[in-house]
Amino acid sequence: MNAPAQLKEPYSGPAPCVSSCGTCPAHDFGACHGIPEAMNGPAAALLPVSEQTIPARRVIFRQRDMHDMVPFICRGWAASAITLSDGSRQILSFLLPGDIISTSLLFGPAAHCMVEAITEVQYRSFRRDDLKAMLLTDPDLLDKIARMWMDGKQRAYELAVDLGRRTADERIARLILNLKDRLASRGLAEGETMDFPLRQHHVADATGLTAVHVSKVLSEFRRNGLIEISDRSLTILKPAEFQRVATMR
Amino acid sequence: MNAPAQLKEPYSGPAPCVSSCGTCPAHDFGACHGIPEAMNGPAAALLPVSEQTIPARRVIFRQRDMHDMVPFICRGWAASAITLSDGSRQILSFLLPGDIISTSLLFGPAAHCMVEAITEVQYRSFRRDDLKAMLLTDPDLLDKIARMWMDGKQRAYELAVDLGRRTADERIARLILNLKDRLASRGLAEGETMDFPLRQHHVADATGLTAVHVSKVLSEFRRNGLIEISDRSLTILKPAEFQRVATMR
DNA sequence: CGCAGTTTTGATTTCTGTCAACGTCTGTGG
DNA sequence: CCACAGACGTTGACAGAAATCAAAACTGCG
Repeated sequence: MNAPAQLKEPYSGPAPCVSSCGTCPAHDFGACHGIPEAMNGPAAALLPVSEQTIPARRVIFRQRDMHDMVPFICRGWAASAITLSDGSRQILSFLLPGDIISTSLLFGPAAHCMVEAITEVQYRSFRRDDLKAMLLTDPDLLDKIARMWMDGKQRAYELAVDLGRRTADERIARLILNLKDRLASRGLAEGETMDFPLRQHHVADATGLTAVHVSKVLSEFRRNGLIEISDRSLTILKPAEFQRVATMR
Repeated sequence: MNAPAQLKEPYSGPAPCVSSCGTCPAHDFGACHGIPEAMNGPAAALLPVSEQTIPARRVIFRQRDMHDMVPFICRGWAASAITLSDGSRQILSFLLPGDIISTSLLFGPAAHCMVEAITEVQYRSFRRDDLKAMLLTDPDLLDKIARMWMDGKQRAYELAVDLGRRTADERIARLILNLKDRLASRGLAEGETMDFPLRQHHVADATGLTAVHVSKVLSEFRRNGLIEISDRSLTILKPAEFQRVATMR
């Protein structure tokens, strides 16, 4: 049967890359064939690639930076955000393994927003020109990219709806459920439990609230037995009821 | 000197199409050569096209509709919005002459959001397959579309920042200034004056506020002599000061 | 004229932010 | 091993922004 060997060694820290390579667009496109450690024999990357590792809390790039490279996250969590002149920030999306750091880099050098590592982040970058050339040879690829773009835009719109029309409770519950779905689709969630490396100020910046208020809402959720957070891991204890909180309107 | 003849006849209603065809992407792409009335001799549309006129306040399409056509607005204003189950709405963008109604229709049949005419709207639709075929023959077109997409996504992000991190005053002022910029870039604004067919509930739905509060903020703006609204037309009386309101943070 | 959709205004309530104090946790360095 | 600093989380009192409710005036239109 040759079942995959179970990892006995306890893995601490961010989710392993291998499990997400399968759903990473760079892999899917044929641009990347997995992390170097896994590259034995024919599984070599098709495109020149640079790989970097960034410690937690470090800025990966700034709002005004220009880039020739398109980076894909292999491991860890990051956040893309816009900072206003008074220092307040709006997180536009959390970047998980397999995500492109700023899809706008596929077409132009401007990232348009700041990206910050939440956990330690490992990412691989491809030259935009290489990807573009690839894109022109394979018309199928265009559809894949288009679908990715549409997903991203759809999520941006849903964010706007959440921020414009939902209460603090709903926003936070929806953020958690969104993350769970995205992790699950990458095989990075186990049932109702998921990695949750976010600090409350990340949740606040993503939901347009303050960290203090996030603390109060999360406490309320816990008091009602909806969720449990411990050791950078979150479990949804009452999925149906929690879903109701997120979908009140 | 041959100065442009001043329009003596008072134009009532939405802005004329001709002035916006020049900046319409359908025209730019070579898919469309202007409104039928203007089609004399060689200036024929390159692609089969259907043209429709919708009265004000009518829904153009619903959230779940599927379409084979990609519609471009020729005349009038529309709004794309998402409606929640309790009836509250978030307007995602106002669609002006030259805009694509739902860019997601370029790549798939799902519009993802509802579109409603604000004024009477005239629009022309092209078959998605035709546009896609065109796109594959002209690599230059791809860049144009990509740029359009990025603009749209950028605006979606800015909306999220506004909704998440700005006060009512800022949001409303920014909405007005955004509209003015977009109209000006299409030649549809005269100095500090612009068409303003929006009802206060449109402004409310776009800014995540209530119509009552919008009324109070607009009254405040007027009381301070920042703007003037009359007869569906808006003038910014103190541009610098108004800009400051919009950019407080 | 009458009616439905708007806009205005004021009184009141609800939600979320601000401020401040305090407790916990983690890593650092002596 | 302990002391310490800095980031993080919790809690309560209070303030401010915007929502809600309600009533009335206004607008455009058939």
